[in-house]
Amino acid sequence: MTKYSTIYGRSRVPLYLQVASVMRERITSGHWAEGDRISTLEELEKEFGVARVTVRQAIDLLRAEGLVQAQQGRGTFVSGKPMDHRWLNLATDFDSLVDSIRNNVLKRVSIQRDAAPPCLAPGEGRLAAAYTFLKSVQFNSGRPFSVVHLHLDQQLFLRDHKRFTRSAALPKIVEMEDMVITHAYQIFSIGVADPETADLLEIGLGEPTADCHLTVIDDRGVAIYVADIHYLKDCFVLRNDLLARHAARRSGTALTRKRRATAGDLAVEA
Amino acid sequence: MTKYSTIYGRSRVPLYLQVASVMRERITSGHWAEGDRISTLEELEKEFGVARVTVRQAIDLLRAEGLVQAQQGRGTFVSGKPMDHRWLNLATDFDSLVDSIRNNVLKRVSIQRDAAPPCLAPGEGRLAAAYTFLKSVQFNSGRPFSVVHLHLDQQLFLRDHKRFTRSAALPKIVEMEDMVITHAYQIFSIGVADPETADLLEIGLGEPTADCHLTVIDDRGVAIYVADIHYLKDCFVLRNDLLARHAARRSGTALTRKRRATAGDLAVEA
DNA sequence: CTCAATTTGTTCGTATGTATG
DNA sequence: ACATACATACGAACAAATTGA
Repeated sequence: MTKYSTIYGRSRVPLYLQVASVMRERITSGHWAEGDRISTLEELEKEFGVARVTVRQAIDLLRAEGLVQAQQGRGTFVSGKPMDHRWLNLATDFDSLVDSIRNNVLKRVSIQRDAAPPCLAPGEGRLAAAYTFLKSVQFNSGRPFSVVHLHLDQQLFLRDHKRFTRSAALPKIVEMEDMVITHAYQIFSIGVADPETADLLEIGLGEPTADCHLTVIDDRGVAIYVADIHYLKDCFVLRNDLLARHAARRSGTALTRKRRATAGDLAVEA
Repeated sequence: MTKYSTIYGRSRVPLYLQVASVMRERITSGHWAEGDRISTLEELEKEFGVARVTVRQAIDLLRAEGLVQAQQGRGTFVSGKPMDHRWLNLATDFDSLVDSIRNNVLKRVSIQRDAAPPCLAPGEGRLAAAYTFLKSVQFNSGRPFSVVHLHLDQQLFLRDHKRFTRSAALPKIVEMEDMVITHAYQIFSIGVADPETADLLEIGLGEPTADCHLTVIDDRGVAIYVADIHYLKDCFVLRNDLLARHAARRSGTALTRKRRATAGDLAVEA
């Protein structure tokens, strides 16, 4: 009897890819350090419960990626870490969010006025009269790392459509003297790339992405900015100071806070 | 010429699985609502650039999952959403974190005293004299959803090893009258399941997981609790109020705050 | 009721990829 | 490296059910 049934039960992804993923992770995480000799083929066969050739296929992949080098008679050695792509520190407060995207390099993919309204979760304010839908790709050192689907209050968009067409929307909104932002929420989850997103991010269809649903609400309770952002799965980390409120009390770091409302009076609880 | 070269460039995952992923997402997200007739085979072939049989394989998968029903001559219809597994609201502050795991159902997998110390990122305090390493699986309605690798200050562990063996550690720590927690950090990223984690979570090798690195530091600056948690990729969301500091100022929701330090004086900046 | 159009279901042949021993 | 078995993917043709004219 073959081992198909026992192994293919959970994931239909080719075995040698699964094995390669795990080995790659071990190198990335430092479990196998650079210069180390990794387990022998025999050990790996046993650990993963696969045939020798399958392990070799996995190793061939890693070799092509420059992560390991195999030498006949000696063993297989780690020849380099994959460079850590997690350069992006996802923001967890409004100020650093605006700051981080201020100088983003982006390419507008499409702009559509009078678009279908965005989906709002309960407690995310009410819809504006009309929305402009902007789609863009963000780049870092020439590589795409996120796709943004943005529903922008059309009234806002029309006030400076050139600027909104050219660069990131949020900093521009903050700059507007008369804008008062009362709430800003972020919902984070793991999703999969649809054909267009996969194409823009240059990844495979259905590969996981980090999806961020971002809503900004003004003093009328209107969702003026609703963005769905798809990040490459390994370009970021999200840091969270679980005692931030205490820290805030301590330091009170002022940034771009001047023009934002101090009021939270319109708060609505679900 | 076949389309192998053009399509297999980016992801070596079988095509029909990629297609199925995207279609599943469209149903989950409501892009295709329950009862709707989805695109015809012909349309799907064109959109994805694959052969008819490949689309059919994807549809067969979704049919086995109960998401669609196909009728000869009529079309293929959405017969149900996959129930939303995202029941878990990952905490972004200490109080709700402790609260959320207080009644966790867990199974200890292994406990090891005098274990190798954990890896600390800079700014995460200094190491304790010794650590106990606890491995556990968390369950929700009979299904595993996360694996926890916990390094616990051994001094702490020995004060009530039975309790720490039996249930979640963090609530117990908070309950200790003399413990003073000055910092708690969370670092969030997307990783892949190693063989053991895959086995415990009942997923495929190398499938993506949401990885959370959690560090709790006491008033001596010692990292007394260092956990690496692997969550199923689709069991959670992470909500973030980007203007939380304002909100905190407004409402000042007190919870289990009494016993924690008000001091943040030992703060170290990177 | 029949006809044609639409749409899913089935089959064949061929080529390549995956996995075992 | 080889022989074997099974999985994936293509293209194309044909069968069967549904719908509406």
